[in-house]
Amino acid sequence: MKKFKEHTSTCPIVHTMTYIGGKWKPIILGRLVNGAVRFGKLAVQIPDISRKILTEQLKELEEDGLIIRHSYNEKPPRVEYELSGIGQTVIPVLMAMTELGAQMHDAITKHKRSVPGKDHSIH
Amino acid sequence: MKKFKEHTSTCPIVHTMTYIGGKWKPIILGRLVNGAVRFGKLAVQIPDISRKILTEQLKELEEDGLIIRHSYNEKPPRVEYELSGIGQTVIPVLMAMTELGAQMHDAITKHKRSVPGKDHSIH
DNA sequence: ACTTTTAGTTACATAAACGTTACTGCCAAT
DNA sequence: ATTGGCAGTAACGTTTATGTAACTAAAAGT
Repeated sequence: MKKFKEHTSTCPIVHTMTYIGGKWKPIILGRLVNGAVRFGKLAVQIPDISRKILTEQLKELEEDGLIIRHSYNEKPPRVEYELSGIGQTVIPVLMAMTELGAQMHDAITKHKRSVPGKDHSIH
Repeated sequence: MKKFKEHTSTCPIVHTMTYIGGKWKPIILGRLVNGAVRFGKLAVQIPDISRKILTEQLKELEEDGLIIRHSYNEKPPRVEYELSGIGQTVIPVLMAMTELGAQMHDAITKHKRSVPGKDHSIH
């Protein structure tokens, strides 16, 4: 997420985007709504994210205070992530996004069939 | 928004992010919930977006069927954008984001004061 | 001794996203 | 004749975001 210029943005949506605006953040947070999840399990549940990016995004979410990292000193290591109090406040947004995504994909696919874009395929 | 790999994502949040996941899209859509707005007015209300990016984002939203572009053949030209039927379904997400942003910013600012990150300033 | 497991990190590379500046066409007003 | 307003577009450059592959530690299992 390219950062917004700081100064005087009064738009609440800008604030929201500042903290959960990354490509993966809402998806990661969505995995945590039902309680703590370990790193490896997140990586499996979100197959298309690389471990490096997952690490980075988790670190940012932790720095912003949206999630809490629990590192158990075991071998092999065990690390769990869970929503913090602030993180819980994001749940309504995640719920709305979940609700929306279920409907929208079908609707837009239908729309694009009736109003097709440029065709880039080779004949 | 870097695109997701297509194939078999069943996560609804991924679908949502595919369509409104850009830095500016939720902000633009938020400006349209109260009815059609012309291009120039959008540019003023979202001061930090360049006209080029605004144009691009509007075009993508139109191609996805989330907004409708009305071009009135006048001189000087007048172009208005409004939410489509599909676009209306995004409103709950925008409302949740608006609600969230209002609270979250204060909470996170407070959090960061108590758990400061690395200090990059020069003393 | 060797492999496995977990949660990463490091180095490197590419692709999107985003931005700036300058430019267009057309009519009306000055 | 020149200027101003509107809604862009074109060319170009920068910056993030994201990706891949290889590597680490330390204990337990075989």
